[in-house]
Amino acid sequence: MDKLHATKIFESLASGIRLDVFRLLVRHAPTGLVAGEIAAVLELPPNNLSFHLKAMTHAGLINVTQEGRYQRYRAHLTLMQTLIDYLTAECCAADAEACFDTSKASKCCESI
Amino acid sequence: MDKLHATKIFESLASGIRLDVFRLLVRHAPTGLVAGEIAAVLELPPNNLSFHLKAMTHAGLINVTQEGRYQRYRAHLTLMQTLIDYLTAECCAADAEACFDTSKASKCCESI
DNA sequence: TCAACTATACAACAATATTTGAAATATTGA
DNA sequence: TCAATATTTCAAATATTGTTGTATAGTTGA
Repeated sequence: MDKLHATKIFESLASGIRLDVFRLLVRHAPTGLVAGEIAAVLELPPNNLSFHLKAMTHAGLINVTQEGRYQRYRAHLTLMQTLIDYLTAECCAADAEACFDTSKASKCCESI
Repeated sequence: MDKLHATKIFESLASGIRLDVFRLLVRHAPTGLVAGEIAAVLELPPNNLSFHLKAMTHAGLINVTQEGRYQRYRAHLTLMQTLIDYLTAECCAADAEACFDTSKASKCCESI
């Protein structure tokens, strides 16, 4: 995970439509849905959906496999944890003393 | 966490600059940094940084407190897990059978 | 009060993203 | 092969976002 990939993923999720698509595909994991089913559920014009699916696929957020005349999309479920790890890397590293609260015997960043 | 808030957070992280700011503040949790320190580390013009800090604050990704003439910014560390939970809500709910892989005795979405 | 410093607000321009409609490609089944 | 279906591609119009410069507001210390 590098900065460019991370921003691409976040950009993918920064649109209400793409967020809806991703969450729909999460609910339908691991089988996924074909493009037409997604368009029907979210009530989107097929060409607009195609635009967003392409962006999400390019970001690696979803996978696509050909299935006859259909395109089946699946959520890439493990990418999220990788992203979180990237975001919270070296958490509190520059200020470990303040992070370690002796009265609680816990680190402030452990909840992530 | 609702859709609007989630997209706002993702939008906040969809810029390389804001991603840098957030990760910098994560490293400097829980004390945080004042705006001038952030600008110095990331080598940004103060007015541009202010623009991005405002967006991040509005999204709830960071907090700000007045400190004399300085503004101290801190990363909102727990927001991430809330966001993940929102993203992965009802994971596999629509296809639980396929998700439960009997040969592995595990659910496909447990890695999140 | 004054000057220096920190930070934000606003306006204008450039760059980018999104939506829409029309057309193209590819697959299926009769 | 032909018609129907599924999906993508392209170009144009629209909307949004990012950057920069300038101006403004508040704080500090002499």
